[in-house]
Amino acid sequence: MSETDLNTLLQFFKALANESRLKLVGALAQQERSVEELASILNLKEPTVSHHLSKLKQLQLIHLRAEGNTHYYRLDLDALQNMQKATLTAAQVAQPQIDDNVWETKVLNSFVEKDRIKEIPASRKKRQIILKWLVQKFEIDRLYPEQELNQIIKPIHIDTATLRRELVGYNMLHRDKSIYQRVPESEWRLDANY
Amino acid sequence: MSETDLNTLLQFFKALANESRLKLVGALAQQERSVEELASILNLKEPTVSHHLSKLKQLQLIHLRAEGNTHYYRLDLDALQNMQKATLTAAQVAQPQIDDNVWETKVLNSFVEKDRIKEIPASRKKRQIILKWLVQKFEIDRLYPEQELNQIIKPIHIDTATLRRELVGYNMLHRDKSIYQRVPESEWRLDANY
DNA sequence: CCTCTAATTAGATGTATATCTAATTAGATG
DNA sequence: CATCTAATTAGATATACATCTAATTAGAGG
Repeated sequence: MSETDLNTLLQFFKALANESRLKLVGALAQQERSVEELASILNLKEPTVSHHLSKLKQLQLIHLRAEGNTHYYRLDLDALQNMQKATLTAAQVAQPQIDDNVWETKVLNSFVEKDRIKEIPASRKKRQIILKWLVQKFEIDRLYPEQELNQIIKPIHIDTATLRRELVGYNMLHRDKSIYQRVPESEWRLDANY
Repeated sequence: MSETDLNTLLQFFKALANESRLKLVGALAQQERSVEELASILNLKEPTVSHHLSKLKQLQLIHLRAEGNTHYYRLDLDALQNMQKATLTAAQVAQPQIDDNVWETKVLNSFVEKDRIKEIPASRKKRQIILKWLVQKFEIDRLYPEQELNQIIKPIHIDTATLRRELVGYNMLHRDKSIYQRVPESEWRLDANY
């Protein structure tokens, strides 16, 4: 979801997130009406109605037809429906450009220092981030006997057994007998519950 | 649109009419996330995120899964889509129970006094309301020669010619030669531009 | 049972905005 | 052109609410 989309969407929701404006839309869905008429229907003063109408007009949800100095407003049903469709797809398909690195960096900074794991996080999500960092120490197309694996991990954290087990559990490392190999990220099983 | 519908709808729009909550929905559309994680993504403090999440949760747009004392939230996409569909039909089909009489009564009170028209309104909409009131003075299934018509109108307003012409113009009265007859409301042409 | 961590709740503060009255603009009419 | 009417704009006020810090709750682990 691009910045402008998010903003358009936000403006749309803000426009309708008000009881008076919602009622105005309802009233105008039936037929065009004058400001005076709307004011008496909603039991508001005309300047208040005018204020709300101008907000709806900015988003082109309603349109104005002047007859003398009477201003008749009408709903633009198409615009409303388009907005609603946009809403759906925007929330469903696209997302704000979330920088997952923000979070991952934060976690790494708090659990890793000078290439050493200070402590293995208790929470699964944080542990995965640490493991993801750790597995990068291995080359993809190479086979590692368990002893070599341990030698690489030990200077990073003392508990090689736990880290080894976790890496295999999430399928970040594949084990065949006592030989290990790094698995491409697309094949990891991050929801594993081993 | 019933009172409760309007309120549900209003709550829905209010829930999404906020930049932070809109971003939260976007972030949760991808995957479940913890409060801590969301706070770092949106660059907000955790209590703030918690506050927003609770609003979204009230409307069942998101759900909570606790794992230890970490709370993972996820989006309920179905609920979101249902809400959006509801939105559409509510605005399109139904309307707040608008009492058009509020407006008509107001107009009648200002232009009619003691069964007399004080002044013929300049605005088309108001004139129609007065004419609608006036035409009720005639019976539907009866024929009125022009002279009798004039006799009925004259005590109500001096300008019988204008009123007669307007009534015919909007097809509230039908004229055949000099004989007039009241037309049922369903056949009026209120948008006439004669 | 004490401590640590993640989350929530309470309370305070500042900003956004809904509404009103008063003043102004702009057609229409005599 | 003076006046009337409908609408808008300006300015004031009060309420709603987004966010923060501090305090509290609740689970996990030593």
